[in-house]
Amino acid sequence: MAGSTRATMRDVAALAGVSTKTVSNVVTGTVPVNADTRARVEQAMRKLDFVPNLSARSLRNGRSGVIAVALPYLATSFSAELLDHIVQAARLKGFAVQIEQTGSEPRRERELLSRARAHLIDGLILNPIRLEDSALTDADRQLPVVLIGEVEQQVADHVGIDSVAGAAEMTRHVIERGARRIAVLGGDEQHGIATATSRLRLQGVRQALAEAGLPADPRLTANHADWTIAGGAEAMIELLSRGVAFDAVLGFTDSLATGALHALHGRGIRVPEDVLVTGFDDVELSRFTEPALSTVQIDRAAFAGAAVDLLAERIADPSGTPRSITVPHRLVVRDSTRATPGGWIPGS
Amino acid sequence: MAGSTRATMRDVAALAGVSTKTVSNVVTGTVPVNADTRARVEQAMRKLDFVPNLSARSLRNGRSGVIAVALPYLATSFSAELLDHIVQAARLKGFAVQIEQTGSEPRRERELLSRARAHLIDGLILNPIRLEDSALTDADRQLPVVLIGEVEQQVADHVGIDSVAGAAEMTRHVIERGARRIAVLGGDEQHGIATATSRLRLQGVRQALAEAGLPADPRLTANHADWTIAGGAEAMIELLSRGVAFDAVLGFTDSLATGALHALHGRGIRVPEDVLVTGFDDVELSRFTEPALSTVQIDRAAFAGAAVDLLAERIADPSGTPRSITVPHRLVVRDSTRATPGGWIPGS
DNA sequence: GGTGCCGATTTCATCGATAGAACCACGGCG
DNA sequence: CGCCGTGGTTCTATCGATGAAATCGGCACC
Repeated sequence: MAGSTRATMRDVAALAGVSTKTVSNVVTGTVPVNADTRARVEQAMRKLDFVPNLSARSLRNGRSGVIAVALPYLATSFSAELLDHIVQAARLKGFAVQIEQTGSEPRRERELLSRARAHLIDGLILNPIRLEDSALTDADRQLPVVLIGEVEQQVADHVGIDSVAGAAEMTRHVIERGARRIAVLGGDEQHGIATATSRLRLQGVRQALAEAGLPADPRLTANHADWTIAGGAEAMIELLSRGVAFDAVLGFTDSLATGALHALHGRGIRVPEDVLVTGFDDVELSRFTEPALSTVQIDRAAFAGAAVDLLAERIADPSGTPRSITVPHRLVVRDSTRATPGGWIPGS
Repeated sequence: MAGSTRATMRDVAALAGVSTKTVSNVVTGTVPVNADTRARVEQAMRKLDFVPNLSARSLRNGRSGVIAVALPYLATSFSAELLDHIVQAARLKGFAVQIEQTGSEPRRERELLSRARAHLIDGLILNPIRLEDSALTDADRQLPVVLIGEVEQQVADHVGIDSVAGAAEMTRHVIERGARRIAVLGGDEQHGIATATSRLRLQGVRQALAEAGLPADPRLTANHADWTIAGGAEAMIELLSRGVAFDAVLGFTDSLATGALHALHGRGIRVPEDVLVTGFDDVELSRFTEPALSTVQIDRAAFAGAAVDLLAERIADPSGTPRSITVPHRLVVRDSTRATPGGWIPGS
């Protein structure tokens, strides 16, 4: 029975024969309201199909109840699964979620930080890829921000994992399996353009190689700007074209590793008999690739929950020093590393 | 040099020595403003780092510039890739995107339709899974809505593909390849609980089977509530456990098909030599599975663009009769159907 | 010189909800 | 007999931006 225009609190108040403040009290529940007054008001609300106007509310009390999540790419499995958990965690805290795609352009990342506060947003969960930390230090900090992923400085609240340790563990694992010439997909030798994720995971690999007394051959590191499956396949093909022998491939994400599996399979290189392959993230797919991927599992629910919690707290109290939460990770061994690799030799 | 609280139009006006309305005029650009007045105002805005408060604006003129997208699952590749395109299309039109996850619960779908208008939202793109069309007919239509995916009635703007035709084409394709006993993953015999997508694609399959004079064996139809990779694997295993011979498996999404590939591989059943496998959607992954999946490609950019365009138009003009856009699809043949299948026989 | 007009700018009310203070009826207590 | 706290309610100002209508300072024309 809703009219053409939606009902306002004034209408409800008129119908129930009370003031708008009383209606407000019923709605917000912050102040006790006489039982039958409340009943009258509630009945009126129902009858008019009243829904409070959140624009007005948010104007009045400066909160919109919406947080934004900005990720470099929305289309990857990792993003999608993370988003899923963030939305669920946010819902529990009463937040709606707005999404932004940065395409890992620093300009866009910075823009979000400064402009976003206009966008009816209470806070931002940002996965910075190429944003220099400096951009976060000063004025822009008006908007509550939680950074997720790899961040090298401690300038804002942060949730991440120990990428160095994760990559090192995985490297040790393949070394234990007998790998000696270990290739890396997603690592970037040119430090200038490398993302923090890339740098840290590469650092972990190097560390484990050093421990084992193995050399780090820069010719065994390949990357592709897009950390997608296609990007992984291309990087793998490039690596193969270099004609340098290897017996394991560490993908810095499961998507990269999946692409690598495809490229290797296309060349008739067997996994894990010839070459071991590993991923990072443990997305749903990695249990179902051929062979299933060994990977570094991140508890995404915990990760997302921590990010949302931190942000909610920061919104409630914008002051205070930045905190950092490191979510535990776990090595998951599957078929892609269940062998001692014979190794791939150029020309074979 | 921004203060602790963000600057308002009043502050800018004071600094520039004009009225707030003039600042507003400069910001919106709807009314001509004297060149040097404008310059003064712009300088003041820059100095104060002024950003208009969208809550206030949206209260005033009833538009928030935000649209919502509600999908059953956010974590599937299809959702993620679609979301990616929707966000991009929305950005071109100046809209931000809020996401909601319905978990395909009708309650939640309906709730979004009625409550969403409170949520600072100008319109909604909804992928209804179990919502009876009736829920859309009346009062709730106050919120501009575009339905995407399969909808059986024509009660709101709609963007979809011809699922019946797509499924029929795919079925004909495997029949041409020599398949005779064709299994279906995602089809549901119990009509009551089937989703529209399931019903329509099944209908397409049946139609093509009938054309070819092949029987439709209900024992060759399996489903799992989650149309995920894991769901596909489980459904495939159930199908195998029934002990009914088949020589092709039509997955109603690429995720289901990917799960099926995994399960088949686990049993040592070869694709496509023993059994053909096909998907639907053409997500990025399907080019990289082992073997690569034949599938029904949907132009997701066009799909998303059409949905956003339709919604933008509906927001601009809420009256008018519902329109429906059918995005073309295309059969993509890859290795998973590049053979004449020998067939799987129980016990082998 | 007065009138009319024009474009630029200001004044004022308003969008809908909410916090704070004022207010009211009532019974208890000094 | 009057003051006071109590629980509930109403009154009023306010959040920040914007459209409508009023205002103002020229400028042109008769």
